[in-house]
Amino acid sequence: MGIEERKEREKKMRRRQIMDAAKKTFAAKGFGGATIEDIAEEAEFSPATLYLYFKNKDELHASLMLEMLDILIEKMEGVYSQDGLSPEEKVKALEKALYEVYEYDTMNVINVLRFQSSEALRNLSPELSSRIKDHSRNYLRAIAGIFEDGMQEGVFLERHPIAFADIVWAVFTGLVLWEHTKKGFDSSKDFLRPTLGLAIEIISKGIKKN
Amino acid sequence: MGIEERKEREKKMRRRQIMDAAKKTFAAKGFGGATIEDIAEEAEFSPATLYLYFKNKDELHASLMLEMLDILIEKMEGVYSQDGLSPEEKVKALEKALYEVYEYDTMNVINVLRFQSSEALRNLSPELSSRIKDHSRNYLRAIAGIFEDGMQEGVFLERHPIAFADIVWAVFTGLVLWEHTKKGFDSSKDFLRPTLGLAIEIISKGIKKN
Amino acid sequence: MGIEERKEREKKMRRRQIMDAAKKTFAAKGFGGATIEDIAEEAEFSPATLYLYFKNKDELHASLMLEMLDILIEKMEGVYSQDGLSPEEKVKALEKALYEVYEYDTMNVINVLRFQSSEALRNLSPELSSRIKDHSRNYLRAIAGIFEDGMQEGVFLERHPIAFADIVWAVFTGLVLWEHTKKGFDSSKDFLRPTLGLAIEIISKGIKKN
Amino acid sequence: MGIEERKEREKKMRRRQIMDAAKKTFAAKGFGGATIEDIAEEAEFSPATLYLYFKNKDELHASLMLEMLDILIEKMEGVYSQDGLSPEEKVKALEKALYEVYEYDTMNVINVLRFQSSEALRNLSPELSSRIKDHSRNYLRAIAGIFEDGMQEGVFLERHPIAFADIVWAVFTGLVLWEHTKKGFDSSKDFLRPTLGLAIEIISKGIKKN
DNA sequence: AATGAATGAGCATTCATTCAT
DNA sequence: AATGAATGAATGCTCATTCAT
Repeated sequence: MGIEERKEREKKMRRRQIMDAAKKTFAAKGFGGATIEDIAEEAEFSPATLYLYFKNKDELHASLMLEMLDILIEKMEGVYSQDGLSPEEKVKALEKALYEVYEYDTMNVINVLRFQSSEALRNLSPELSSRIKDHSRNYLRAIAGIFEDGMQEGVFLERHPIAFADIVWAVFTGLVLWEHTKKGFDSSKDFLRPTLGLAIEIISKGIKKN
Repeated sequence: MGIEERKEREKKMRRRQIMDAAKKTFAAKGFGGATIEDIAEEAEFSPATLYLYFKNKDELHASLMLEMLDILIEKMEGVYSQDGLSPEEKVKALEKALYEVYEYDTMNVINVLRFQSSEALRNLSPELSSRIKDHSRNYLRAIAGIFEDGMQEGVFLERHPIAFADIVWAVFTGLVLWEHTKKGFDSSKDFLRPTLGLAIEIISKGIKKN
Repeated sequence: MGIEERKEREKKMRRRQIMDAAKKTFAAKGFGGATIEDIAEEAEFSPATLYLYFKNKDELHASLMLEMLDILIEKMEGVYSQDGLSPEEKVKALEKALYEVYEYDTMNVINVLRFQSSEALRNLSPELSSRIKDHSRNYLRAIAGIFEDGMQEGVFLERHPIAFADIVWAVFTGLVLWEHTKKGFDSSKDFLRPTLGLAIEIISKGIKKN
Repeated sequence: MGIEERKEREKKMRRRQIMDAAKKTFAAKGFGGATIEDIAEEAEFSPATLYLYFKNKDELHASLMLEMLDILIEKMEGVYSQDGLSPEEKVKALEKALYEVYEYDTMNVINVLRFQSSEALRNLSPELSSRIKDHSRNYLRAIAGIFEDGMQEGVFLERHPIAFADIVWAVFTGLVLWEHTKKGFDSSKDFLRPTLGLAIEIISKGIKKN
């Protein structure tokens, strides 16, 4: 069984190898621009080999996406379930968590957000699509939970908590993509950090009950 | 000269015809998925004819985009320069204006926002790219102007006005795309209106000086 | 009838105008590279108008060719029938005549020679093809005539006179095209004149009976 | 390693297969007229497969061309360096060598010569262009060498040896293309052999010092 | 398990030519 | 006579994917 395990381990490693190569390549050339051959080359495999590990290009891309969403979920749930923080503090912590995710793997985040708002989404297999949907629901719930708590504690405005979560998520994705677009125009410096900070500051203030 | 005018008018009509077909087709299939032939068919022209009115697929798409951005600029500047409104009221008016644009031509708005945050942007000709950049700058300035006024009147927090504008724009684009994505998952109803309303409400409150 | 004549004259002028434009454009962009629109623009007409004067692109090109061949025939026959020149002197005069044609309208000559040795020739209408063939035969005969005379006078080797003519023509076309090709490689100066001179010198010597 | 070798051999064979098909197709329809699909069909491959062996249509064509030029170089250098032949005999041997090349692969020779004097040459990649240039220089030098020797031995006229080479090359190419053109008109028999013979005879005589 | 090799399906763009006005 | 407008037909090339070995 040691053999079995080793094989399993190696298989995972090669999957990882491919995913890393894909991440790098997608980041450098975008989803449309990156060919399977590009990725294979980066991964030091033949194109055909990728198909032993991923059903197709979409699946490969989706795996990257799901991985990212997993990190997000973890982070968001981490914030949500952090003991000893008031809802207001959690909202502030949200900002930090989101930025950390962005900073940890910027290009991948951008890829995921782009993909999320792209036409490509509907070409996904129903199964993938629903997995992504589930993931999305999860981190959204985590964010919503924070607001829910705040409402129950009577410190936040009483509104639909998912709407709050949508707004936070929209600000985050909107800012990431927009700042990146602007950087493409101007190649000016990255304003995400301060702008995201300001956004959360405003939201924090604006959400208070009175 | 009547003849001249009629010809001119007809030419414009045909351009319109093509743009409408393109808008519809891009909306249905996305930029990548829509072929020139698709658009031509929808417009009831031959593919070659499209090239009499637009230099290439990119230009056609960009025309749609610029048209939309023009409407946005007009709307934003309209709000900015509306007499008799306090900055707070203008922020509120912003919400209405943005939603109107969205409502007026939903699919086109989504197209533009998608494109704006896509990789495709970098393949544009420098000229197109810079025209889009200019347009973007303009509506951003209009939005920023509102906040600037509010600061000078002492009713808004003192922050970089462009950052405020970025946030409003990010919320808008983020929400539009996100709600659309969610609709793709659930085909649930359109929550944009209330959620955007809530977002602006929060921002309005959150931005007040004390 | 004055009116009739004027119209006729004007018609010819416009034909000329188009041919000149075509010549210029073909010279600049080659037969394949020059579009009807390019030529029309240069001629200050609409593309459709060209078709009132020439059946199609090939005919237009062939007209240029025939015009060139006419000049050649005239020149060659001029040399052939020049009184008071010995066959040897006529061969020498041939060189001058050929070079004059080349110098008079270099790009057109090159175009014609290229076309003559191209695949395009076989797409010509049978009628055009046969007109070109006739023309070719004529200048070839003129050249051959010179050698024939030389043979009858007993000063030239006794060989098939058309073969002599072929050789002269081949040297001329071969050198023009080859020197032009080399110029494309090196953009060095034009060696046609001296090389053609040398060729004729050699031929003159080599053709003498003893 | 037997396996390795076999694969290598097969690969070369497929390349050959494609080149042969291309040769045939270019010969039949010309460079412009032959489509990749035509060639692929002839080679019994799919169009996409051709691109595994050649970067594009130009490269494929250029390979044919370079192959031909290689043969030419070899032949010309063979003549030049043949021991025991006087310069005069070498000139005579040149005729035989040129005709052999022509006879060995007539359509390819015609293709190459046509291409050499066509507009298409300037669309070539700089790299290809320079390789062709180098090749051309080589066979020209070999021819020139013969004349140089003859001059040093005092049997040939003292002129620029490259000019001699140009003339020989021009006669050859000029005759090949011209005879082929005439055959297209008349589909009469092939006069290249005797006419080339006569040309070399004349040149041989004409080039002698006295 | 890995891959070399092959391909089907797709697509933007160009241009000579036509014809109603 | 002149042309604005429209188009049919053509083509090189890319790439995700498959499969025999």
